[in-house]
Amino acid sequence: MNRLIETLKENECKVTLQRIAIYETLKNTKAHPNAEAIYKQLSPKYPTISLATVYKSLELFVSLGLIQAINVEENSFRYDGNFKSHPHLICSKCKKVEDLDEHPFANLCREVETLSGYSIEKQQLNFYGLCPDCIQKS
Amino acid sequence: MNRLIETLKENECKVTLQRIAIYETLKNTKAHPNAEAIYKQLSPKYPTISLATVYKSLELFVSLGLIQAINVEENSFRYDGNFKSHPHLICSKCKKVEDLDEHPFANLCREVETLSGYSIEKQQLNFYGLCPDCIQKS
DNA sequence: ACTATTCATTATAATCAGTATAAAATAATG
DNA sequence: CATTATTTTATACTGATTATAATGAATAGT
Repeated sequence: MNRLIETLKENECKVTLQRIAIYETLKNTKAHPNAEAIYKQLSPKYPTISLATVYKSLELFVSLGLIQAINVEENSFRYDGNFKSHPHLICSKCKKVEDLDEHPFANLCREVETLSGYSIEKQQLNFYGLCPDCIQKS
Repeated sequence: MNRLIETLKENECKVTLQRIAIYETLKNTKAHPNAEAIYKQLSPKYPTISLATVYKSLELFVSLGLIQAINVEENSFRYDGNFKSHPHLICSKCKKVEDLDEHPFANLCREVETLSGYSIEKQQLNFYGLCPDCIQKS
């Protein structure tokens, strides 16, 4: 939360209750919610918060590098409170999205630069399949 | 195109002019167009074709494994006439999407299975950065 | 602390991608 | 060639996201 406040001030953005609440909500979950889900989670506690504010705040946080937007094969964007690049696991049955924290793919970028001539800024690794829970059940 | 016709017949789907045209359009480009772009490209030659047909045909082709849908950080899906999994390079300046054909990442899936306990069916590797052309220009 | 200014929030309307529906057209089959 | 089932078309609709304009709140300067 300090990180949020510092970053907002550094960039001359106002520190508002809504921004803090949205940031906190995202930091306190591993569920990779979309804007709608964050809005619904906040609604009981902040009944007047607007969905547009959620969208705008998330967009701002992404542009400031505080969080990341992730797009799995869905029609809405999800958000990840962890700004560090890491692979995501998507269960095609229960649709949950998990992080793969310990992995040896931290720096494929350099290799891709050599192969392609691109200068790579970001890598996005998504793996689709069945999670252990769903394997068990089937 | 033979592949399309065979696959359609095997699956008891009708072979229509529209489906052939859409498939051909996608096979003959490396630009990874979205449905709208395919529709616009076909419109002059097939003025009565409907956007809905484009969407439905693409969906069908994906389900038959003839093409693949790819999602980079955009609000629409793009399509790739190559059904084999391969990494994509996205230029953050000119927004083009290219294939990385020769690469050593063909089978990260097995490794991810061991690390995660998931059973992985598909991997999606996207690399974002500047393409050689845009590096030159800047 | 008080006030002015600026930025953020809210509510709502608008947009855009994609999907559903129902009537008309076409492909496959005998 | 006629029948039948599927596909296409045009249009309406949905759901996610963005734009707009008015209100409200955070900050800077007193």
